[in-house]
Amino acid sequence: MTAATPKGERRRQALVEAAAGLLVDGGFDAVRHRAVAERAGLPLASTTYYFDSLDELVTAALEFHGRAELEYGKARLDELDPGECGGEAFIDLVLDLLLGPPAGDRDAEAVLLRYERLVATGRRPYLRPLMRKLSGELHGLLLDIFTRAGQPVGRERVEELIALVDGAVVNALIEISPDPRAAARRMLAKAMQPR
Amino acid sequence: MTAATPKGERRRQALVEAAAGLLVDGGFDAVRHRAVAERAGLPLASTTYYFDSLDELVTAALEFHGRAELEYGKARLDELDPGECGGEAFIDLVLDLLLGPPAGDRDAEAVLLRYERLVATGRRPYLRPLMRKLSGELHGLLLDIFTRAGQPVGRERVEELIALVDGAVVNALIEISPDPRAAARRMLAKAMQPR
DNA sequence: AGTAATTTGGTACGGTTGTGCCAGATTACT
DNA sequence: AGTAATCTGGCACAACCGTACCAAATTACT
Repeated sequence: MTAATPKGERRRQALVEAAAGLLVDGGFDAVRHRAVAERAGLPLASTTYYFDSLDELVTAALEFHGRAELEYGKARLDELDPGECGGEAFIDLVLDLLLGPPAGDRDAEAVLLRYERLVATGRRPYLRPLMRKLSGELHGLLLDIFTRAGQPVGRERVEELIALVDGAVVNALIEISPDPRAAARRMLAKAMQPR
Repeated sequence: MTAATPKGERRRQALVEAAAGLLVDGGFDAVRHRAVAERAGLPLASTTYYFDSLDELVTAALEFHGRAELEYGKARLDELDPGECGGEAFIDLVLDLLLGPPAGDRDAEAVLLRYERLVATGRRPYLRPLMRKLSGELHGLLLDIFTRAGQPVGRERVEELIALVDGAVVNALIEISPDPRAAARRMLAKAMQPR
């Protein structure tokens, strides 16, 4: 259901943000009615009042988070130095867009979460339209970045690089001390060096 | 706990196989005490008698399934025609090893499961040693296959191709009608064609 | 044959889950 | 001001879950 009063709208938004936070911290399984309510400082019933089902709440949370990430990506794009084209910094930028900003010693978990979301989409068909939309915008962003870096590439090449990064990440997850970002960086650097 | 009597050993094995079946059909979340017991035609308590915890049962199921898959891979390797080296059939073979044998109209779900397993390992550190072992054997198998096909490659190249396939799969999962195997085949064919 | 170890299976407990219910408080509208 | 719509929040329910318990049955061993 959608809120009809200003205060109601604020409450609804608080729930969405709380749900998004839980999504980032603990994955889809962490987004529960009670957990969301507690995190937002609201009663349990408010979650079922503003959202007809848990799926609806999860969708709203994913959209909120996805939008925020795209905003971050666009900001990074705007401050891109056109001189930079193939150096370490450029690779790190692409990684930031695909894996999110580095999260220090929690980085492996943060990256893991992104791929849990991706894979979980397979079991939650209702998320696919949203995921496709977000993913499409991300692809476009990457195209822009390569172009602005004076290294224009085609759509196919972008998809190939994304696949390389994603594959490197999921394969790194089974290491004893996983460092998916480092694994992805190695792959990406190797694929982008001129031959 | 480990069984000490022949009949007990048979029962324990039945539980493992039931759990593996559930794992394949519905992912980790489907492996529950009650579901396993019902599928094996055994009482609930038998699951807690032979396995100290659910994690132990999941581990046994994963190992059982992983071994079966490696057996399948080795069999495919043995019947490989040394003449075949870069054709469609060869690509399909590599895909079969990485994604399992094609499962018809249930293929997308079967493939999805493989990646749920991979990602779920991130949240279940106790599975990492086993996953590493299975993954290592699979890498070795692929090395053998490329060698036998008269197209020897290095370990790094194998890792790159695997990453490409894995990345193509996870990105295909968000399509409206996902066909991850086809997406992976496209990527693989492009990467393996001589330049 | 008889004792000990193992296995069986029904049952119960405490916890968490999504969701429905509803009397009362708050807000919007005429 | 007064009626209607909206919102609030405490509570309960039924369905799961992992796991513990334990008397009875079965099997292994001397």
